[in-house]
Formats: sequence, C-alpha cells, structure tokens
Amino acid sequence: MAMRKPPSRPTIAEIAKQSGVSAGAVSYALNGRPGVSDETRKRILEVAREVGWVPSTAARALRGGGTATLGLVITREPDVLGIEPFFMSFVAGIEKVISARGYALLLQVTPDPERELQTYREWWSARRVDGIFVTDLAIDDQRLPIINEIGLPVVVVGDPAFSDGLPAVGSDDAAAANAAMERLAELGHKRVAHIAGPERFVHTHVRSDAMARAGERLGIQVVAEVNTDYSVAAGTAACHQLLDGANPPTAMVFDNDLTAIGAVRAATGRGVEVPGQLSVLAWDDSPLCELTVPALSALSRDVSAYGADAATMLLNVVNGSAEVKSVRSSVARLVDRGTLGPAPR
Amino acid sequence: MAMRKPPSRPTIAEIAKQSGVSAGAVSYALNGRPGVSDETRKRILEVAREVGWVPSTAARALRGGGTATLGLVITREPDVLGIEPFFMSFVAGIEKVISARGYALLLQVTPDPERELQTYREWWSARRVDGIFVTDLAIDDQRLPIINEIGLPVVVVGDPAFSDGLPAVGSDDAAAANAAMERLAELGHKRVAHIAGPERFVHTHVRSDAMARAGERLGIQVVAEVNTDYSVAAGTAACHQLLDGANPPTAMVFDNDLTAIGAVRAATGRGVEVPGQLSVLAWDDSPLCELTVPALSALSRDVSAYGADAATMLLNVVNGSAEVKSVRSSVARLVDRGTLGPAPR
DNA sequence: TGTCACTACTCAATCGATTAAGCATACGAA
DNA sequence: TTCGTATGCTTAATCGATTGAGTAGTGACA
Repeated sequence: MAMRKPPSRPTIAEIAKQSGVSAGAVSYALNGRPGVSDETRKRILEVAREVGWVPSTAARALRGGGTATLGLVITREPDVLGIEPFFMSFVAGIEKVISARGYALLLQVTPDPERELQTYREWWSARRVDGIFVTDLAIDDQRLPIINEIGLPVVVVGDPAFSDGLPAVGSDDAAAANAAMERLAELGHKRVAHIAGPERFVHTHVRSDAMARAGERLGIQVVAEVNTDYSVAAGTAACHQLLDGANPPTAMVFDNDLTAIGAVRAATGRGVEVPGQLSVLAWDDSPLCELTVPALSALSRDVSAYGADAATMLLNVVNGSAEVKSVRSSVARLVDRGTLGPAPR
Repeated sequence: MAMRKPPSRPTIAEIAKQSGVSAGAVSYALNGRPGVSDETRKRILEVAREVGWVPSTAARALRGGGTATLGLVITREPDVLGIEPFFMSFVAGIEKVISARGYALLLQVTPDPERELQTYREWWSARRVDGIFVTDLAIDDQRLPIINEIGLPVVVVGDPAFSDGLPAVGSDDAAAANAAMERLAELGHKRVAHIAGPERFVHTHVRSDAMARAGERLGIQVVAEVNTDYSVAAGTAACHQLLDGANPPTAMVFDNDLTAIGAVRAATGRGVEVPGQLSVLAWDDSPLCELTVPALSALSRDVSAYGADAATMLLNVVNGSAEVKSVRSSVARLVDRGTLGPAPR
C-alpha cells in the first residue's frame, strides 16, 4: 500500500520565511492593512499566491474572528425530507450568496425541536458557526427567546411580525392571496375552500387571514378552513369531505402542492372534472406540479432567491452592518397550468 | 434597542479556576486520560457539566486534532436540485450517523466540477473538513487523482471497481438488474428496452452491462440502449421513438424515475395502455413514483441507509480505523406498483 | 545638531485545548 | 534511614493568525 504524503498546507510563517519578513508583516500584507511598503506587500502576495495559501479558519475562529460558517438546522423526519423540494432549493440559494463571500454552510438534520435547540447551543459554545437560519416559524415559537438568550446571530425565515423582534425575511403571502382570489373572482368563483397546513405554523395563520380578507373584499365566500399535515392523503380526504358536503365549493386553494395533488386525484377519481367542475390551486409550487395531469396551477415562489435573500441578511447581521431591517422578500406569482377554470353554473 | 449580552462560552481555563486545578489537569479529566485522581476527575466533570462546557472545535482543529466536520459538495444547477430527492435523503442518512458522533456536515452546492475541486482544495488548506464524500462518480473521473494528490480523506459514493483504489460504497446494480429481468422474464417479456442515463456516469455503464448479461442469461433481448439526461422530456421522446420503431419492445426499464414518468405519459397519451400493452420500470425510486397514475413500479433503494453506510465508512477512514474496505452496500428491491404486467401477445 | 514625525517593520501576547516534560509528595522496599 | 518509583499534579510549548506595543531608520525642519 503506497504511503500518501499529504502536501503541507502553507501557513503565514512559511510565507514569512520565503519573503524574508516577519509573520506580522505577512498578516498586514494579506489583509490589506497599512504597515508594509507597497513593494513588500506585492512580494508577499506573490509568494502567497505561489504556495497557494488559504487562511486557517480554525486559527481565525480561535482569535475570535469568526468561522466563516453559517448554520441551518432542518427539523424533519429523514423520509419526509426527500419529497420536500423546498429545502434543497433554499439551500442552493443560500449557497449562491455565501460561497461567493467565502462562507460555508453547516447543515444538520434533527428529528425534533428539542435537539434542534441543543444543536444551536453546541454550535455556539464550540464556535462552529457565526450565525444561523431559523425556518418553520411557529406561533409563539419557543425557539426564538432561547436563541435570543444564547446571543446567536440569526435570521428568521418567516413573517417578520412573528419573529419576536429578530431580523426576518418573509414572503408576502397577503399579496399572493390577493392575486389568487382576484383570479378566482375573474373566473366567477363565489365559493372557495382553503385547505391550510398545520395550525402551529405562522404562515398557516397569515395565509388564512389573507384569504379571508381578500374574499371579503372581492365578494367571495371562503367556505371552509381545513388544517392538514401537508400529505397527499390529507389532500385526498379534504377534497372528498368538501365535495360530499352540502353546497360544495367551486374552487379549492391548498397550502402546498402535495395536498393539491391528492385533491385533484380524488376529484377526477370520483368523476369531478378538473378544472371543468372544480378549480384547484396550490400555494407552494414545485416541479411536482408540472408532472401531474392536468398540470397543477400554483402560486410560485422563487425559493432559491428566497434563500439568497435570507443569506444576504444573515451576512449583514453577522458582520454587524448597521441595523438589519426585516423584509418581506419573496413574492409568489400565479402560474396557471391547467387546473383553473371558470366557475361552473 | 436592548443590548444583548452574549453569555460567555465556558473554556477549560474557567473550569480549571472553579475546580482549583490547572488547565492541563482539566484536559486530562475531560478526555478520560490518566493523570488525575478519581476524586479530582469527578469534581472536574461535575463543574464542566454545570457550566455547560463544549470543546472549542477551532482550538482542537488548530492543534491538528481534526475539525469534527465532513464535507459534501453537490455539483448541480440550483433549479435541478429541487426535484432530485436523492441528495436530501442521502444527507439525512449521513446526518443520522455523524451527528450521533459529534460530527457536522459542511455542504456546498457548486455549478461545475471545476469549482467542486476548488472547494476541496480550499477546505483542505483551511482545515475545514476532516474528510469528504464524492458523488456522481464518472468514467475516468478527473477528480479522483486530484483528491488523492491533495491527500484529503475520502469515501467515493459509487461502484468500488471505478474508484481508483479509493474506499467506496456502491449499490449492487447487477443484483437489481437480475431482479428486474427475472420479473420481466416471469411476465413473459422477450423484448426489453433499456433507457439509460448520461454516458459519463459509472453507474450508467454498470447498469447497461448488468442488463445485457441478465438478458443473455434469461433469454431476453435488450433491444435498445438509449442515453438520456434524466429529464421527463427525454423519457417522453425515448418512448415515442421506441414505439415508432419496427418491432417495439414490450417493456422498458428506465435509469431514473423522471424519464419513466415521461414515458408513461407518452404511452398513455398515444393510446398505448400501461401496463396492458407496455410495462414500465424505473430504476431509482422516489416519492414521485407513488404520485403518478398508474403508480410507477421501481427498483427501490434505501437512500438514507446508503448515506448512513457512506458516513460510517468515512468516519472509519478519518479515524484511521485499520484498513477500510470498499463495499456494495445498497441493494435495490423491486417494488411493483402497477406498471408491470404480462407481455402482450 | 537635536528632535519630531513618520514609515516599515519586528516582537510578543492572545485565542482554547492538548501534551511532553518537570516536580513535589507519599509510600514501599532494602 | 535512604533510595527508588508511582501518583497527581503543574508548567510551558504548540497549533496559525492577528494586533497592540515597541523599535530601527529616514527625512524634515528649527
């Protein structure tokens, strides 16, 4: 078995020796600080480039200079993760921003919020991350006060009104609700059902409120508010239940794509034509929506851009760039693919 | 604006002061090494627990003790990532193993192999990771010799026969091909098409070879080998092309689920019944397969367990546990959901 | 000629954990 | 009594980058 000789990783001391100056001078030169002549600086930079020097994150972190690492904990059952396109796109968006600035993303998947908090504590104590993203914002979220107490720099991904004063990026769900309801109004729908997500999430409430208000404004009756667990089966069940009821709705708006898919299947399965007799709209768009027949109309967000915005904000928080203001970044756009039609008479 | 007072993160020095011993003694106690009396050790551990001490990864890394971090670079266009359930499940599997042992996962998404290699170099130079996972193994993979040269501990996710001597976890595609072909033989199929993935991937070749050999053994003619880019459109196109040809196959095996979905849609769209007139089988299973009508039969792997195996192996490599042997870990199981039927006469 | 200001450095301490080496103290054996 | 020697510590150096505190050397100016 051949012995591998790992190439030595160049340090500032090495560069100092080769340049004939002290380590301190090298540090000044490499960081663009005054204290070295232009000529020496040039020579040092040249040597650094030659030996392929990269600063040791460990040493910098130890000095208290930050770790150039941001953290994201995803609390989900591993199996569920596979089908949720949100996180991968979100992560990709984060990456685009932070990798360009030399930051890396530390990822952890935990099964419950308990261990999620534990992870934050350990990351902070061990100086593993400079800041974190908090997703899945819940009503009266227990995590926020604790994170605040720990003092961990954070950006909350969710509605700023519920972020407990912490900087947040949210999506403008009210605008999306308006767009959706306006379209449904144009199509003549008067009775619309809203099949929402789990009650504990902030965005579930925000969306329900927005739907109700938009309905009032446009003269549309939001006939039902159902909470689901986002599964296909829940969508199927909700659809059957609503269609079986007295005076069923002519359109259904679902808080995510899976439930909408379940509903379309349930409807067509019992002979209710989509969109002929029933219009269906999914709130979260994903590639899944294009795979069903008929392709699912959805309120589409640029999740990757959402992640990018969150990352930009967290970098500002971490670097203490003035005051960081919460924003509603992501705006959903209605993409009509074929499950929206005029209200049946 | 309230000033946040971040709680001080406890260090060994702090514990030493409170316990009335030196920092060295504390280190011995905390690491279970000899050098302190049982009584002192107990007292030190008690204090450490009280103040919630967590070792500073930065300090340990600086001493050369490793960073307790493993790295995964995913080379994909951000948009494509959302629909690929593989990586999220794989990551979840990795997490399950490594987080239990105090390791974290550093994730990077890059658009091309060039920057992937650049990331490896920087990670190693900056001592950011102790080891990496390499996925998407290609024929004559350019990354392997470079990674080998850098000396970065690695586990290759792919067929060990193509891992250039580096430790690898692969899936037993030959066994899967046998299972698939045996089932098709039972159903009386004599003419089967194999619609493969991009030619550059190792597993594309492995699968094609395995299909051909299994066909020979079972008296099944593998009538076509088509390479696709894994997209739905490619599956649709391949299906049409094959059905239009002289003497079309009675069954089609696809290297991934998206192309299979495209094919099912193409077939039913032109009046070819699935599975009545055409059987369809997807190699990679995903939640997508259960969403189509009819639900797609697939060769299903436990991707999460695959990730867990890779993680276990990488931890062994990193900790230098004896010699690490490559394995074929993941075995696909044929899940018949409704797109397999007897060959039409 | 003295001194003040400035440039371009070097020196040394620091961050937190680890570990080889050193140093008391106690105990047992000769 | 005295010499090992084992035990239980402490000391100090180390990893790599940073930075406040010096310190030579140069030039200007009164």
